[in-house]
Amino acid sequence: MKKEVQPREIEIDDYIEDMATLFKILGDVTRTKILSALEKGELNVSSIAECVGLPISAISHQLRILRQAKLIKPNKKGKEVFYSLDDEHVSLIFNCALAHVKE
Amino acid sequence: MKKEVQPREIEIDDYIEDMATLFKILGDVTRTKILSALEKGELNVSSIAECVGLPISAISHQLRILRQAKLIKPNKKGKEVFYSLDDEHVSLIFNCALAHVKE
DNA sequence: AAAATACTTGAATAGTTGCTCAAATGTTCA
DNA sequence: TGAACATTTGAGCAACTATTCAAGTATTTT
Repeated sequence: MKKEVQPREIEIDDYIEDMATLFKILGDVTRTKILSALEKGELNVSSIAECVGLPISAISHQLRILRQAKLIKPNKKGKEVFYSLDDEHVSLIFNCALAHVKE
Repeated sequence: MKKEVQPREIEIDDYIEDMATLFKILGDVTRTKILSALEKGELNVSSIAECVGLPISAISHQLRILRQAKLIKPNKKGKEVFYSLDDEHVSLIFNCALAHVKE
């Protein structure tokens, strides 16, 4: 059924589910706001909450999802936890998406 | 509050909501399968349904969402409706995402 | 050790979403 | 015109998700 010559197409088919999972994680305004804030550098949880405009609890829940997806990484300094982007692809994907929505 | 020097960051902030909406649309296995199938060329609804493995009705519902998001465009030929990708950015975004999930 | 601070976690809830089934629309062909 | 085919649409339902609130853990400060 799949008789593609180009190898890239076959690769995509193999990773469709994982890609959808990644997009699902990016497909939430709170999470995209968090990632966008972290593009400017690492931030602690309270600062992120302030940036996004939601209670710390709500942010913490979303940080867990982003952490599990390996999109951000925590860095504990005393009482505070600083988060930063864990994947350079996030910026790339953001810019591709930006090119689409700006049209 | 926003005193960034780099212009790209500001742009992202302005389009965060639209980007999240785009990612939300891509964040569904059925829809990513449809887009992946269409990367190989235009297909009618029945063929897409066969590719994806879901009833025509379910596919048609998802095609409407992709159509409204300007990600695919219909081309009516007699009784059949052939769909094709409406945006070259889809392939770009897919490849960015692929690079991430392959790690 | 107790209080204060920073964050995480769990349960509950309200809202959303994708699929199914049935009916409707549009197009071709006898 | 009527039957057959291709697709769309609407209602209903089950499953999922983001937020809130309250309670819990961990670290620092007094």
